[in-house]
Order: sequence, then C-alpha cells, then structure tokens
Amino acid sequence: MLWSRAFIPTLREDPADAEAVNHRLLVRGGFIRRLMAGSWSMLPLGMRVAKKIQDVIREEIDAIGGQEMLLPVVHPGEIWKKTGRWDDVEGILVKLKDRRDTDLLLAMTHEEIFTTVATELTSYRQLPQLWYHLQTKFRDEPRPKGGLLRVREFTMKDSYSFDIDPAGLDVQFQNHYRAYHRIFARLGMDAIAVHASSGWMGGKESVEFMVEAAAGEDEIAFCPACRYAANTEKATSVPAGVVDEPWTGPPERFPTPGIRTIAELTAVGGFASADRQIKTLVYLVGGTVTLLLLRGDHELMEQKVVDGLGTWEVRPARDDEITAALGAHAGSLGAVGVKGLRIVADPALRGRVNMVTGANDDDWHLRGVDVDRDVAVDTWLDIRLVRAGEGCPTCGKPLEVKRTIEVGHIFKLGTKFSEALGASVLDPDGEQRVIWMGSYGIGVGRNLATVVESSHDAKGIIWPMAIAPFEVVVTAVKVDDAASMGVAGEIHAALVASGVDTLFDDRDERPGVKFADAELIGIPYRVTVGPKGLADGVVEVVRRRDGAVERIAPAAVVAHLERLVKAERELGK
RNA sequence: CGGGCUGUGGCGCAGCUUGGUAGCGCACCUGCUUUGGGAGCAGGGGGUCGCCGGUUCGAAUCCGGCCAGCCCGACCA
Repeated sequence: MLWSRAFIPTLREDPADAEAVNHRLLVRGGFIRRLMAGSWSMLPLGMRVAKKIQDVIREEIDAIGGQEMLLPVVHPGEIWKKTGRWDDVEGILVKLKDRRDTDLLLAMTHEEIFTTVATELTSYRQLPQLWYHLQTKFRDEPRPKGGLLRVREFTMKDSYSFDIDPAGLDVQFQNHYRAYHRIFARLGMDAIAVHASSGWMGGKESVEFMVEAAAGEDEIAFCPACRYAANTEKATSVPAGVVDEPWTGPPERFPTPGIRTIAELTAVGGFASADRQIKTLVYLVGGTVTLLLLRGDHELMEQKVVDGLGTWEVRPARDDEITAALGAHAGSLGAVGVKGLRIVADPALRGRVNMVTGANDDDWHLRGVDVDRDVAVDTWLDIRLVRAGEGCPTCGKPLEVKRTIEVGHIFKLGTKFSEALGASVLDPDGEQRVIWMGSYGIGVGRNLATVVESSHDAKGIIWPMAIAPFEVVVTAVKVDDAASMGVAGEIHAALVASGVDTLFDDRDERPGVKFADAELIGIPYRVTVGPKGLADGVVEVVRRRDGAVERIAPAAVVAHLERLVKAERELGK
C-alpha cells in the first residue's frame, strides 16, 4: 500500500472533545470519525485493526467448535415480547415500526433470534451446538463516552451454546472461559476474569473479563495473594473488625443540633467514630419504602440491593417520602423502634452494640444502640461496597480495587430463553427436554479501544503485531532521490511478497512529518531509507515499542523483518 | 434525567463584555527555495458564525426557544 494513495487523515492536534486516550489517538491517527454521539465510522486504518481482531476471535471460537452465522439486526417485537424483554429493558432498546405498523426493534443482543433458530433442534443427538456471529448491536445508551469504549452502535461477537443439560453447559462455558483468555492474550492484554452481576441478561452465573485501565468504568476487587477477583457489584470482603465498648442500658437520646452527616457526628462527644455509627438510607425498592442499614464508614452498592432483593426498581427516596416514612429529615434517621417498614441490614452490623444512629427526630441522635436488640431487621444482606485494603473473602489478605474495562462477558443463561421460545429436544428416553443455553460476548470496538488504552506512549499508539493496521512501514526520507526511492520500493515489494503487511510512505513530506505519523498510527517496525544511510550501505529498522534502532544492509532487511514480524504475530498464542 | 461547559472554513481557536467590512494558526491549492524529527517566502481557494424566532436602521455579538456535542453524576454486559 502506498501512503500517498491511502486515506489516513491524521491530525496534528488532539480533537477538542477527546478525553480518553483511545478517543484522542484513534481520531488523531485517522482510524475513526464520529457520526453522532456513540456512533463511529471505521476508516481504513480502523477497519484493518477491527478485521484482525475479528480474525483472532474467529480462530479461537472456531477452535472450540463454533459455527459462524449471521442473524438479522432488525427483529420482530413479537419474539421479544415472548421472553419479556420487550418491556423489561425499556430505555436502551430502540423500538420502531414498519409500514404495516408491526413492532420492530434494533438488536441489542441476539438471544431471542439464535433461540428461534434453535427451535429446529429436535434430538439430543444434535447437541451440543455452538453458534456465533459478528454483528451490529444498537443500544441507546444514556451517555456514550470514552471514544470507542461506550457507544450506541457497535460490532460484537456473540456466541450461543445449546446443551441437553447443565453439565453440557458447564463444558461450553469453560471452553469459552479458556478461549477468551487466549483471545485477550493474543490482543496483547492481560484480562482478569471476575464474577459479575448478570444484569438484564437474567442469567444464573456470569463471568466478566476485565482489563485494568484508567479510562475504565468498572471497579473490581482483586486479591494478589489468591487471585480472588470480583466486580465490586458483587465482591465481598472481610472489613476490619471493631471492638465495641459495652453498654448495658437502653438507647439514650442526645442532642445534635445542626448535625446532618456521619463526619459531623464523629466530632460530637468523641464516642461516635464512623465505624460505630449506623448509616440509615431510605430507598424505594420495588415500590416499598425500605431502610438500608450500613456501618457509618461503609458505602452502599446499589446493584447488590437489586440482585439481593430481586427487583430493578431501586431508587433513593425523595425528601418528602423520607419525612412521610420516618418523621425526620435525612441526617437524623435511624431504624431503632421502627415498625411497618422493611429493614435490610448489612452483616457488618451484626452483633454490634453501643452504636450511634439518628433518633428520627431532627437534631437528635441515639447512643447505646444494640443492633440485635433494638432494630427489627427483616433481611440481612451484603449491600456494602468493598474497599481496597479490606480482607479477601477467601484468603484474608488485603484486597486491591482496580479500575477496569469490561472486554468480554460470558453468561450461563439456563433455560430462560429456550423455555419462552420453545426450544427443546427429545432425550434418549423420548422425553421432551428444554435446551440449556449460554451466551458469550466480545465487543470488537471496545477491545480495539482497550488495546490503545493499555498500549501507547506520548507519540501515539503501539499496536501489538497481531492486530497492527500494518506490520511494517517503509519510509522514504527523500522522495526525489531516485536511488533511495528505488531501494525503498524494492524493500516494500519484497516484504509484501513475503506476506508482511507493509505500508510504503512515498509521500512528498518532510521526514519529521513522516516519522511522527508512523509513530502516531503505531506501526510496529519502520524501515527508514535515505541517502545518508545508503551512503553507508544501510537502512534503519526502528522498533516502535522502544525506539530501538538497527542499521542493516538493504539486501538483508527483508529476511530480518520477516523473521521478527512472524515471531511477534505468534505472541500470546 | 440532574449539574457544569461548548457550538465561528477540514482541525484547533480569537472575535461576543461595549451591535457596524468575519479573523488567526494548522491543513489545502500554485510557484520558488528547502529536505534524516511536524520548513521558509510569495500568491490563492474555502465559512448559512448550530437552528428558529425576537429586539434593532443594522446581530457572530443582545433576548427567548430549540437542537447538537463534551465533562461530572444518575443509568448501563
């Protein structure tokens, strides 16, 4: 490929609206352009990388028995009504109508349609099956951001497994678990598998694959000692214990004029450190006013409430709802003596005595509260956000909390979709058996972006060989020097002939421009050909990763690069 | 959905307070000189100033509404 003929619109300056590294570098390097919020055009360079990522994914999914298909991106609403998701995922699901006024939707995922295809399965002899496609999804995210990290329209590889029983599902799930690790390794990323909340997928068990990155939106708890890892939506930990000073009598009221926060209360009297307070949050859970109790220094993880109480309708109560329920304002709330409201308490409060909490009377608090004695807890439920430094739930060593990007997610779906859509087979005994399903997703663009987030420097992107848009760029320093253009052209042709993906920078630009562009777009090796080097009988091979330079005879350079490129392509395999 | 900010050639920005000929840098085109880390000189092309309405003799500028985008939060495989 001649650079002079290629459409690679690099920008000298960062786009003004770009914050995330991948956003800055992919736009500046001419890989992508924005059409609207959360919607990006893939330019030639971006498409080259995306294709290579897709090829890696195909190879690994094919290797575990996947069969590629392509399912439609516009679905009839009818099928989604059968599984309940037409109504359940209100918001990000885009609905439309055709000319006959039929309800349609834009696919945000493909469980319904793969399951519809699977209704043709009739016998256990046909199982297991593993089907996948690489297809567009559209999710009307409330807030697209971070370049390619959170978008509305994107390409995803999603695979779906079909088995006669849970044991078969386990096998396919494990196969994906291993295939996903291989995929991320080949993309040059170190992915951590974590237990996750399944969200609206409604599965029984799910594992997310997370890559550490500052631009990430998820946090995971991670134990360096035993490798325990979980999304903080689900992670548990052993908080440092607190030794309570004994208190025998009943709770005692004390005045706290103007005190509204945990921090302010710690200063009153010196007996109410945050870990000796009970934090009382008022929520509406499934329409019911619910008190959520936490240790004063702990934070609520709402997703745990959603998962633990089994409803998506979870929101903080409004001020008027709070005063109607408890007769006081936020800042003076407590659960002592409260009747008729659901009370959910975090286990870190269990057995605690001599605690401080609000008296449900503005400007008054209670001390000497014995949780088990004084609070009518309906449900003990872990609703606490894990923090760095707390004990690992499996080995007790201190946990780390890392900011990460979710690059893949695998779900054990069970029989939810097959039951709703009637996908079943006859077993050896002639009995009708509902098919056990799993679904497994990897976002192509998000992975592309995550590689950039984790592999770049001040000059630009550093692509791993496996997915670099080009593997080598041959840079002619002086295009009106016939000798060096001749040598550069020969090297380019020979590299292409030997199967190396090579770009020939034949543009009539100053060397500085050419070097800067090559570094920005992140090509792993640059061969610099110019009169100065040729006078010494050499060309230069510069490695993008660390800038290492080798001076080498033109006649030897092609074989040398071919060896380097082919070795690096295999990294991670 | 709440808070903050921004919309002016392809990109980055000034001009708006105090209404009166739309400007700068980069990029682009032509010529000459230059050429191993984002060149110099000269000439040139390109803008409904986000949209609609209002005020005014006159609006990029003032007022109102709307739209779009970014950041924080809520939300969210």
